[in-house]
Amino acid sequence: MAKEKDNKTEKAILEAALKVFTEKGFAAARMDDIAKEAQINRALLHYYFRSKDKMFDLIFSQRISEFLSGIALQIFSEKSLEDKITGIVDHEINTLSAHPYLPIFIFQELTQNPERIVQHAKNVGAHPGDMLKKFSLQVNEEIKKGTIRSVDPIQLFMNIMSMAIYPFVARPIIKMMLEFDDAGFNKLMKKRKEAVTDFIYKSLRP
Amino acid sequence: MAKEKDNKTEKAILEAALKVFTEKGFAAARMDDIAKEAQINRALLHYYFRSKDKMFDLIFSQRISEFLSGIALQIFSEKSLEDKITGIVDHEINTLSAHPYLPIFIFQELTQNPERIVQHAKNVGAHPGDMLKKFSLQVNEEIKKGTIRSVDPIQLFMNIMSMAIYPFVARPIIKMMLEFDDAGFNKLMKKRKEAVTDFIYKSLRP
DNA sequence: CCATAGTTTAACTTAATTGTTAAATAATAT
DNA sequence: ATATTATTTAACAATTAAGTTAAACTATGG
Repeated sequence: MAKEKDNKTEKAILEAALKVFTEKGFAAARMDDIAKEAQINRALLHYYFRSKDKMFDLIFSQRISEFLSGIALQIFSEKSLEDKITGIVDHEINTLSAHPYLPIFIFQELTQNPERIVQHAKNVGAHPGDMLKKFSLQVNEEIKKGTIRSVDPIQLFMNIMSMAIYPFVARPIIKMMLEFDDAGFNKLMKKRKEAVTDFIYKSLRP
Repeated sequence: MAKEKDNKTEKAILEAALKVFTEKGFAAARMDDIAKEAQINRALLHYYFRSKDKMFDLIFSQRISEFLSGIALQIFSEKSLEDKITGIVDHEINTLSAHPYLPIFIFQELTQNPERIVQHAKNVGAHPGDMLKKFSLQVNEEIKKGTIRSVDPIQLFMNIMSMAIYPFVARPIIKMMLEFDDAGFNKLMKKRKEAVTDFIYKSLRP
């Protein structure tokens, strides 16, 4: 089993690390958990990645970059404002339905280490502040054209991200309130895509 | 300094525990941190509260109960739908402006221990599921009356909570994107109270 | 003033976890 | 076939944190 050109063990470890880190957070994650999840032993973990910190940095920078670039991709596309909003909502709900633990993981670790984002933000190419500027510009154009009512673009942007992402943060409470299992929750989120975009467009009517 | 009728040390410890637990989460919180924050030593911590787990349970159940009962208070009030929505948004943003780490703390710990909520939910009196039913009833009444357009009450409820709470979850990213410090962020949240209620009412126009 | 509850200090135990290492074994590329 | 890489095993060192304990000290209510 030597010299695998397809490095499947490395992949298995990274997958396992992603799962354990996102589900438990850095502090509560155990190297043993990751090893078990990857179906190998702790020694091999250190054979591939030297330390817990190194593994975490790798996983975290991947996730934060993907999170930011996913939004950037929509914002800097050539779509109409309406299509962009739909694009953002659909993209977030689709992504998080597959990885519901991601937002809490990202925000929990970011809260404890806010400097981290500054470094990783650069990987995305554009400065994250530019996304908001670009978005604001397009919103103000539509207001001037009269296609939407007057609205603060920054508050609008927060509204869009909030409604798309928050339910995954509050997932345990929502599941309890509605007595839903995972399947029920995912169905609700699928319906939610249209509910959210509709709610936004309706609000933006002049 | 014996036989203090005002148990100021106990209060100092609980305040410190709240701060450290909410900022770092259970796993990363250190008893030493709490002791230092309360300006006492670790021995005295165990003199008052036997273990880290006991302290955490106390803090956590306080917070989750307050979170749920804060919402319940609004939902079961005698206000009009519009005033309730304003009440919820104002209450959440006011509370979280003073305790911005609360939501991530609650959801992070709840995600890792979803059974917890079932027990604490009972402390609130009403079953949390009843809140949604009560809210849905009132929304459907307004729809029938024609004062608001047709809308799924559950999605509406998620929208309200999302827009009020999510910015505090995403606080580090928002602060970075806008290059805001704490004061700037709080001003933004103050403005946001009206922005959110306005956004909702505008969307609900028939 | 003195018994009592509060508090500190410091040393200690215990347990958990990360990280290391050496030696043995398995698989495979050349 | 053999050199090389991958993997396991198992024991160990180092570190960190929680929790305990005893002794001494402090403040104060009665």
